[in-house]
Amino acid sequence: MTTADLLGSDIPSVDENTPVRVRFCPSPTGTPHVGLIRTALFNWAYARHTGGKMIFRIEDTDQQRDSEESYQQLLEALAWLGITWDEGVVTGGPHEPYRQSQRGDIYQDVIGKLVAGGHVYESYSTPEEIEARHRAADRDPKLGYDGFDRELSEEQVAAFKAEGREPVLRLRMPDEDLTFNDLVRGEITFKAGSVPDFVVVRANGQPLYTLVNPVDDALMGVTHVLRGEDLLSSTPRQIALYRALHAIGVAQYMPLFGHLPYVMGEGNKKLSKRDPQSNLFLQRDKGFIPEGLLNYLALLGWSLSADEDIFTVEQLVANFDIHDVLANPARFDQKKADAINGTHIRLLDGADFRDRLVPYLQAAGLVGETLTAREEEILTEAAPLVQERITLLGEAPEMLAFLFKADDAIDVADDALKGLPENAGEALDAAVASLDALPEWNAESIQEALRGALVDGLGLKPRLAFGPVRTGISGRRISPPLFESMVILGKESSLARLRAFRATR
RNA sequence: GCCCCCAUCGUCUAGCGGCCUAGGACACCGCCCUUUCACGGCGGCGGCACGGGUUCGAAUCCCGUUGGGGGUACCA
Repeated sequence: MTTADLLGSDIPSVDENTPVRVRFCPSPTGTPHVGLIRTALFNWAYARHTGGKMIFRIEDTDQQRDSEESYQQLLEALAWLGITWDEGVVTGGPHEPYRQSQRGDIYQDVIGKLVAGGHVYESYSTPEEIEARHRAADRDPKLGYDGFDRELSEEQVAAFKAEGREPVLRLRMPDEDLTFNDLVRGEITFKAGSVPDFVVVRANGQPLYTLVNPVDDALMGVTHVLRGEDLLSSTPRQIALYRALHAIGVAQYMPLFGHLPYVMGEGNKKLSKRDPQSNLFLQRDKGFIPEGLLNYLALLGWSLSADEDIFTVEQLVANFDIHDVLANPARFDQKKADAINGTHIRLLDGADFRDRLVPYLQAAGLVGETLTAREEEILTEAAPLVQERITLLGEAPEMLAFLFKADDAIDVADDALKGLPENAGEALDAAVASLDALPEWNAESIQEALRGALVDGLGLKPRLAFGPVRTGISGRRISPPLFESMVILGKESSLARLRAFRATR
């Protein structure tokens, strides 16, 4: 066996003509966060753009941290956003199973071949011993594993075993520079000797991420590994492992790698899972719609054109290319995300927007499980009033609450009271009188009557004239358009509210 | 320490040697529209980290410095 055979460095690489197969392979630890979703989105968009396949694999090899709840949340997140996959959990496919926790036998088989081929070796050194050797040789103790066990004699092995030591398995790293062409960063070279032989199998026989991730990628024929920048420095190890996998017949070709920039939080820190901003479901509960969130997330590292920030998922798919992704980290800007979402809300078809409001009204307790006929009516008429005034669906309940409440259940906010003119009582009397006399109850007639009574009659400034009426009707200083709101409430209800409010002045 | 990545307005970005006295978006500040709040429209503020090269010409290419980030685990 020659060195080249051992290293398998003759492994063919994916080229332009290889049908694209990408994957999203999260570990089910914790709630889905926006950085993770951005990674899923870019993989998905690239698959759809190229007509390739998207694989959804679950990397649940860490029993301590993985949870079934988290797995379910992953499914829920992708379903909500419309990110689909062609092979993977739930849908199945030619490389089942797609949960690593169920692939133990496959890994053991690969491990056996790696051992037989001499690509991995048993290592008995403890971290303390490695560090001690570095100090003894006057090297930096933080240098990492030193390759001590590479060529152990049978006597040494026997001695370790006699001590009861259980070895880990390490991959034999090639003693040469490792270079690859990153799809977003260009050529990257790791110097020979800078990556030590790393552990691929624990002493208890369980394989680590460092092994199972490339093994599954190889087995599943992944062509483009698009993942977070945090995995950039593990790429040389994967390349070395891929060569070994090719040598033992597990890998057909070397995939292409593309490392997506970090999504940052405040300061210069990576957006952490602890940060509420990063929590996908919190964003959804606040009122993000998939269109808005996907648009914003795509903007973190990618752009459609020089002067368009707003685009649909279809436009993203039609134009997305991993080569256009930027290498520098992007800060998650909640204000811009909100603004983009607001634009998408305004882009929504009226009926669609109306329907999307329902869960938020229910969550706020304004309507029940099923809406009454009257509630349906109110919602249909009121939805257009708020569609252009909110950036998040979650803002709607507060704005619309007064329409769903009983006339005697209107609470009046303090700031609404403060802004009232001295003669609010007089204004309310005039308003009630003019409205009561109205034969027609529509926005135009209401406006005309109120204008006549308050602006012309009492000489109030237009900016202030309607304050008392607004407060009486909605209990708020700020409300959806007043006259339209009164139309929705009806004449009887409107007058009842104004009279009741007048009685408190 | 060593290895690797990154560097254009406050933020996200356009820019891939001349179209740049650097364009757009968010935010911010004015003005207009207006029954409140928004939406919308108009205008303003504001940036190529620094230093060397290469070139007739550099935000764009090269080198260095500085700054930031990541890795260096029997985590992923």
